[in-house]
Order: sequence, then structure tokens, then C-alpha cells
Amino acid sequence: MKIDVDKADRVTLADVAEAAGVSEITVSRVVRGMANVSQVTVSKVEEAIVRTGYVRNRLAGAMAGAVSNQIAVILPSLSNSVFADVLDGLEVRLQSAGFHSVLGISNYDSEREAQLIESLLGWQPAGLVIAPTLLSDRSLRLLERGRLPVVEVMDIDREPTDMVVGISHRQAGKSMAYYLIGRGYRSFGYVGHDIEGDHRAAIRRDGFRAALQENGLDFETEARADAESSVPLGRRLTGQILSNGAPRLLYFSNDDMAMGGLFEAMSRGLQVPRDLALAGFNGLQIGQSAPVALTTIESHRALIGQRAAEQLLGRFAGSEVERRIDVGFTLLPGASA
Amino acid sequence: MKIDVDKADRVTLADVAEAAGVSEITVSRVVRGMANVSQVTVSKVEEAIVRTGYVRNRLAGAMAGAVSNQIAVILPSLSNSVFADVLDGLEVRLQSAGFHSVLGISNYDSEREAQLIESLLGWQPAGLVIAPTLLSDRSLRLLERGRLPVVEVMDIDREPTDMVVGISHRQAGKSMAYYLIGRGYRSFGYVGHDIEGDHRAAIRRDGFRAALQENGLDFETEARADAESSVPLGRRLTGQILSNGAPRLLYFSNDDMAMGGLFEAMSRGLQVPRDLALAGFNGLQIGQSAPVALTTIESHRALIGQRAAEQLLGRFAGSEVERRIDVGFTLLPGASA
DNA sequence: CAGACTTATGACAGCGCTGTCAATTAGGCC
DNA sequence: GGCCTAATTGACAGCGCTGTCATAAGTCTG
Repeated sequence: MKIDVDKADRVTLADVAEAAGVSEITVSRVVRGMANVSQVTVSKVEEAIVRTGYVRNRLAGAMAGAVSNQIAVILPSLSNSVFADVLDGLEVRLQSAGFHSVLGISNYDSEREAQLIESLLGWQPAGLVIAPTLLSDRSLRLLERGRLPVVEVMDIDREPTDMVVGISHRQAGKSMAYYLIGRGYRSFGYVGHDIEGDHRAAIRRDGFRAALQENGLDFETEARADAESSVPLGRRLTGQILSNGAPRLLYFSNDDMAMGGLFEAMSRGLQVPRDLALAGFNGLQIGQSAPVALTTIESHRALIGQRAAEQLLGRFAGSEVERRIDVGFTLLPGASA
Repeated sequence: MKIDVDKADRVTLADVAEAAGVSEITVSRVVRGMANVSQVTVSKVEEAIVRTGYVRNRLAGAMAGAVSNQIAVILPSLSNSVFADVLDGLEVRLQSAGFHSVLGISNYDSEREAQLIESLLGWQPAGLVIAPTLLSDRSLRLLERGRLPVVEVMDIDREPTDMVVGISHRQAGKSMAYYLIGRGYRSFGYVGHDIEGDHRAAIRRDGFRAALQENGLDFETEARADAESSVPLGRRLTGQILSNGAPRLLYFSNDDMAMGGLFEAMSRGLQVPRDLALAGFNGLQIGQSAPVALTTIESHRALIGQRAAEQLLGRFAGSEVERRIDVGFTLLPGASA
């Protein structure tokens, strides 16, 4: 009964074909905008499509062998605007090429990540973009078996399974340290969020520290918490550090944290950078608009998304593409350090 | 040739069935975790699945009549963290129920929105969540024909096609005005972004203004730009207003804009709220952590996403659900006004 | 105007899975 | 032990579309 009702009003290619007086395959060709159909037929079919209210069933299309226009996207989080930016960049390019993203949020959990990969792969997507958390062995096996283009995004500090687009977070950390040392700073502290989960933040910190050590320096203090990065967390940790005699400069795990630090300093009536200097990472717009513009590193997140999309599109088009794309970063010398 | 290769290493139910010495349908039941399979068989099949490296093909599953576990999600933008928050809330609930979202970004363009609806509907999703821009007639027709649960999110100020989850932006605007009038403010200005595209911002402004007029007041100045909302834009427009004798209080189209205003005021050495008072909308975390906490309205964005997900899940479970859910908003009395 | 193409259209099978219904086996009871 | 119910398992068709190959119609040459 219910099935009958469904059948009755679900419009299929066959219905359109009948309405237009042509065969299904011809309608299919019109729908897909293929060239080898005469103008007259095209008009007839288009009219029939409108009349019947046909909506293409891509499920069936993809099943029948045509490739899917879905791209699986796996990100660790969306509450951090960084990944929203990447997704935004991706979407811009993908959509204009007629693709959609199917989303999965791993929440920095490598088990969940594996589940997501498996589950999303089940939709036979045309490609996969992932900002990996840890990529368990199981995940890697799935990706390799998948026979589909895979782009890992964000950091290029390790060997990609297939392709990778991002920046070297180690270099980003080092660059900032060199810059600051060059500016004359000699006393450093670190303020970070949960860098177990966010390994890229950990790599930046390591890079920064390595550069310090090259110059016989090291962090004098570190404040860390097991929470996701946020402005209030940055503020709280900075407060903690300031209570016990702060170093000259604080390096933050990212701009959210650094904004918290800046706010805390302002609240205490400190002069930035005279009394306390601050540096972050990401180049968030808000940091650049602050009364004291943040010294930070612009990580070109949307560009990473766009490039990732282009890598996939290139592969689909059959062209040879680079396996590793470094979009580079830009040090933004603000007023905060 | 190529086809042969594909066939050779694409593992299907049939392969697993053979490996386990049972029928396809039995494997299918195991994969779907159905109850009526004996323990012995389940183990045999699970072993075979691992051995063959089988990955479920949901495309075929959905085609064969089982419902899809995909939810179409259409948002106007992702660069605004507001929608990222909604999406985040959605994902939390959907993922734990085994659903995935297929994403579309309309970029506040109603033509694009219609295209996206049509295109995403082609994947036969189980449900649709949309933060509508304008919903052209064509879009509405598609939604009605779609015979699938639809949740419109963000504002409940107009009649829903099916279900709606959000808040009344008109009320939000009014509430803020009442609060500020109650605090003794009598001189108001408005600073806004492109409210042609963002009709919700327009509604808030209208509500605010209506409340002013109830009290014989009105905006003394307005500064607007045709751009998306952003901190720098807020800063720039505030600067403009301040150059020609500002009103006592500035009402901003949202918190991003208000943060810009706050920064501009600070940069000019103004005391907030003594010299200039500011109010925003959204309750962004950063505004609450600022040295002068922003007076604003918390719009519970993640909650909207979660509730939208629950509406869909409720429908799938066959339960009767409300057509209209007002998640409410919370006025956050900050120090800025 | 025959022969060689090019263009337009269609028939058919099958993608991998699941709903339906039937068949088989096991367990319980008098 | 025979009959009945419950638990397992399987056969079969078909979801809506597109790739492949075949056919029909039109276009050009010399």
C-alpha cells in the first residue's frame, strides 16, 4: 500500500521518457548534459522534466557506474574556526565544480576517525579530504584499499598516504622564534591547550623550542590545560602565569589563546608589548583588528581547502598532480611583540 | 580490462558470503546488526568480513530501499562562525545516531540555494536542514514535493514549510532595546553589515527600532556596508560614526561587528561604557572574555543544531514532534552597556 | 548515387544491496 | 513421538540509472 503510493508519485526517468515520447537513456543523456542529442529532443525532454517535476536520483546514477560527485571530508572539530575556514575554502571550489562534501567530525579521536572513514567510504565518494588526527593503522589500511584520491590537509610534516596540502608547523614554530629572537627577546613562556589531541600545536611548540635551544634558550615557564583552545582558556592560563612573575614574551598555541592573553594583559592594565609581549598562530582576523594587533603567523586556511579541492579535481581530470603542496605561511608582525 | 581490475578487488556481499559459506542476505543481516541471526553464523561472517576487507556499500543499500543515513544541510555561509556552530551542534547529534551530513553553502544567494536543494535532494537524503536565505518558489516546491522531513533553522519569525527551530530575531532585537532603555540610554545608533543578504540581522534591527519607537525614540545615525559582517568592518564603520559625533550607544548587527566597535573605541582611548556604550548579538565567547565584556544576546547556536537533529531523529522514529521550536535566547548583561 | 562516415536514438544488462515471502531446522509440550 | 511455534536461513526480484553495443537516419564525397 505505502509502496504503491510511493511508486505513484516518485518520478523516474521512465516517467519522463514516456512523457517526452523518447527512451530512458535519451532522457538520461539530456539530464547529464551530454552532447549527442538533437536540439529538438533536448527541448522535448526538458519540457517533460519540468512538467513531471523530475528530480535526478544520484544514488542510482552513482550505482550504475557513473562516478559519485560526493567528497568525504573528515575534520577534527568545527568549534575551532580554523577547520571551518578550511571547509569553507573546500566548499567554494568543490561546489563550483558540482561536488558536495559529506562531513564527518572526528573530535580528535582516532578511533572515531577510523569509523568515519569506513562509514563515509561506504558512500563511494569520488575523493576524500582529511585533516588527520592520528590515522590509526586501520584507517591507513582503509585509505589504501580505497582506491580513491585522498588529500591530507593541514600539516605536511609527515609522509602522506597519497597527497598532502598544508604547511610545516615545525617551520612555523621555528620562524616565529627566529623572528622574536631577532627582535631581541630572550625570555620566553609557553601557553597552550590540549596538545595531546592537537598534534599540530605540539609540533609548532617543538619547532619554536628547537629554535630557542639553537640559541641557548628555552621556555622559562609553560602553562597548559587539557581543554580545547579558547579565548577564556588563554585568558585563564595567562592570568596564572602572570601571578608568578611572567617571562618577557608568551608564545601561545594559537590566536584564540593569544587573544585571551591579550585581554588578560589589558585587563590588568599592562602595556603590550612593553610589559608583556605576545605571539600567536593562525592570523585570525580578529587578532589583526585588536587595539594591539597580534604578532602571529597567517596560516592561509581557506587556501589550504581550495588547494585540496584543486588536487582532487586535477586527479579527476586525469592530470598529474603534485603529491605535496606547501601553501606556505606568512609572518604577520603585529604590535604585540 | 579496467573493469576487470575493479571487479577483481572490489569486495561485495557476495564475496563475503562465499568466504563465510552463507548466503548474501545473511551477511547483509549481520552487517546491519539485525537480531535474527545465530551467534555462530555472526562470528563466521564477521571473520569473513575482516578476512576479505569488506566495506559496506551504502549506495546500493540506500537504493535497495533501506533509508539513507544522509542528511542534507544547507547553510548560507561558513566564514561566519555562527553557522559553523549550528553545524557543529547538528553533527554531534547526527553522528551519534549514525547519520552524516551532506553540505551545501548557498552564500546568501537564493538561486544557488534552489540549485543546492535540488542537487542534494538527488542523493535521497533522509532529511534536510536548512538555514534559509530566501527560499524561492522553486525551492519551496522542491521541499514540498520532497516528502522528507525538513527543518528550517535560525529564525522562527515566519511560517515553516515543515518544522522550524530557532529564535525570534524580532524579539531578540526588541529585548535588547528594552533592556538598554531600562538602563537609561536614550541616544542610539546602528552599525550593520549587509542586511539585504542577512535578513535575520535586518529583523533584529527592525525589532530594536520598533521598541525604540514605542518609546518615542529612533536611531540617530546608521552606518552600513554591503559586505559580510566582520571585526574590521565593525571597526571601520564605528570609526566613521565616531568622527561625526556619536550617539550614546551603538547597536551592532552582531558580535563580530561589535568587537570591531569595541576595539575602535579602545584604540581611541575611549572609556566603555562611559564614553560610548556598545551592544551586539550572538554571545560569542570572545566577546565575553574581552576586557570589557560585551552586552549581547546569547543565541544558543549549537543548541539550535542539536534540536534540529532531534526533530529529524524524532520523525524517523515515527514520533509526533512539534512543528515549531523556540530555543530562546539569553540576554547577557556585560560591562559594555 | 553508392559507399563511408557521422549523428541520433534505443535495447539490454547489471551496479550491490535489501524487502518479501518461503523453506528449513530446532525446541517445547502433552 | 507427533504437532505447533519460534528461530534461522535462503531465493528472488527489483531499486533507478548508465555503460556498451547495435541500429537507424542523415551527410559527404568522387
